[in-house]
Amino acid sequence: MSKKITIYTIAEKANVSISTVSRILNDTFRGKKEIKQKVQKVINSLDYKPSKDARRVAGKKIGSKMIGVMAPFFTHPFFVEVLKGVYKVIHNNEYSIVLYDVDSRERKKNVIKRIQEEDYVDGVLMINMHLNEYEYQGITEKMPLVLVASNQDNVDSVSVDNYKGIVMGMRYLHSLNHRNVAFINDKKKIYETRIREKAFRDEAVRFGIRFKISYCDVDRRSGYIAAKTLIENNPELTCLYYYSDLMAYGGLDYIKEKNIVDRISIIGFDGFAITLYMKLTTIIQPMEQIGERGAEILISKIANNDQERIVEVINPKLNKGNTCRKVNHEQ
Amino acid sequence: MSKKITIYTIAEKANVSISTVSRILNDTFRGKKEIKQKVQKVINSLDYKPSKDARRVAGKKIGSKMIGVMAPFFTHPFFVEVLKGVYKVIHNNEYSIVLYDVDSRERKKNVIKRIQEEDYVDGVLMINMHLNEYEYQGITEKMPLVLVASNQDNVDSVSVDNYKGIVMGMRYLHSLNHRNVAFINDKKKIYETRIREKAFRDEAVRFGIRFKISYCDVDRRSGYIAAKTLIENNPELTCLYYYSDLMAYGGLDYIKEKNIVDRISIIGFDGFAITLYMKLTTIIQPMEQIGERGAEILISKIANNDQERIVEVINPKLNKGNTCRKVNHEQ
DNA sequence: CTGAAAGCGCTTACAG
DNA sequence: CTGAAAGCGCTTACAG
Repeated sequence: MSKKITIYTIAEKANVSISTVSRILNDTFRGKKEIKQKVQKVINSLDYKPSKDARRVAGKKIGSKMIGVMAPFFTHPFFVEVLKGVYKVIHNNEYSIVLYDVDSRERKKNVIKRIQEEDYVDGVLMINMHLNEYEYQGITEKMPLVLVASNQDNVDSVSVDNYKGIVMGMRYLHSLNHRNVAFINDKKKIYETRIREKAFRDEAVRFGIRFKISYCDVDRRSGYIAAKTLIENNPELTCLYYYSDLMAYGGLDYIKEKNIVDRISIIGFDGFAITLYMKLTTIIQPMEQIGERGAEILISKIANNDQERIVEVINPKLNKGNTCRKVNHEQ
Repeated sequence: MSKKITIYTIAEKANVSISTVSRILNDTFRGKKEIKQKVQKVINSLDYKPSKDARRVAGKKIGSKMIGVMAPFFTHPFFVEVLKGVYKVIHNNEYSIVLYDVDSRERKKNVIKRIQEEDYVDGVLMINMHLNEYEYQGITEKMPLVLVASNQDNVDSVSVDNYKGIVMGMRYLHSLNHRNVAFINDKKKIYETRIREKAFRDEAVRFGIRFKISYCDVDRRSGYIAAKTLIENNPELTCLYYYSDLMAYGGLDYIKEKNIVDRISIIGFDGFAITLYMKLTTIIQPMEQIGERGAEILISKIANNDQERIVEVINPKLNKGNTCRKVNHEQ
């Protein structure tokens, strides 16, 4: 109903020119305090908010105070944890999150294109994803980008040391005298899959541990089946090392069901809240923490875009839990 | 480096006026096909995208293709499930999601203010939240709004029939001869708390079931403690009915630990994937489905904003699982 | 059908 | 210090 209120409305009511109003809005006004106060009063009384669209058209760079977060399968608990950390810092900085679920290469392409073209976000956080040179260029020529839970040459990132995580677990298993260990890896061979498997192999060889490696999906049922298959076919095994806690839950189900909890140790990787509650031995990735750091770095890059590259690698931690037991090698 | 390409660039290269280019862009051009094609070619070859800001300033209503999703504690599994459903339909419609975590009244106020003022989203989905008349007005005068997992007079909504859910569980318990049941409710008394408790009381009275009601936080440990306290102090109990599966997990932990799974039945409410996997008896709320329907309704309202009010109530389902047993009332 | 022109709500270099 | 004016990149009523 009532007429739209613009900079002209304010100027008129305050008896100044729109230039003056604009300067006050942009904090570039150098005149008398009284004028400023008078204008401010009108602005406040009318609850006037300058149009962002018009400001942008006029050439002002103004951010949207939104950051884009890209992740594959955001419903995965890992992502939820990371997002929790992101939120903590985002909120305090008055940013909002635009979520992009990227569950296929095609979607990834679309999302990146969209981010570039629509230009709604001030920066991008990519969780557990990688990008090629072309994609990297496309985004970073418009806004800062930080990789979370992955890393890549010349890109800002904060990640967890996956290799070290597996090593910590292997050392622990070695200290418990395990000599026959299976590693159940993620079937889809992403970056983490390779790193963790390499660490596992390296340490197994180093300690003279005999090992099996198998692959399955990252869920409870698959973990159960993997346990069943491995244990039925390899009676010498004393421990199952899972790529993820999500699989390890299934392993626990199996050994409880078969009543072999004393014979088979289980160790996971991730450290979800529920994992710790269940006392599963596992390698804790500080998921919330990497989310926080990623968001902090991104926001500082947005504020101040001539920074040098930042690469942060965060150490995992061993959660001893109670699912790994000492092995007795009697004759 | 290269000069910014605008509608003038296109007009010049194609040898037409900017009016013509604009008409072609807006699909309101009525001239010869050849001209249109020629202009299109230039547009494509230069990969020209008209500035949304300028279009808006010029008075065009163009959406951002983003919807806002407000929820308290988005990391809660319930929300994650709902969001999964929202995503399914959002993606197909090329929308993105702006996530607003609303963990306090103050944040809620800020978020609503922000949504109104910044005007970045085309519509809002509020998950498991309520709003007052003032808040409702503030949002709906600018964009459509749909409530998910809650409902309220005169607001579009899609929700689950909480009352009926509890009733289904009580009928099942009655059919198993339970006569002493405790209801462990959510400590913070939100809308669902009241509805579910009322249903529980009504049915208990109707079936002549003696009952206890206690309150705790919605997490595993609290559920465990509640079970312990109730069972230690009320040896006549044969069943614990939990407000949420998240608490019920703790109840299961307790009865397994005490080896009383044959004596104590447990039933939950929610029906998360893991719950079904664990074979917990529970009331399934179709969370993904309400997310989907909410998003569908919102999108159709955005496309066509003169629709009448839509209120959808979705039926819960009983998942029998294996944690409720028949009670024998021998002398 | 199509172009010149006015207008959208701002910003800021340019004069005074 | 401050206002008139030009300009940002579009849209669209108005003439022709």
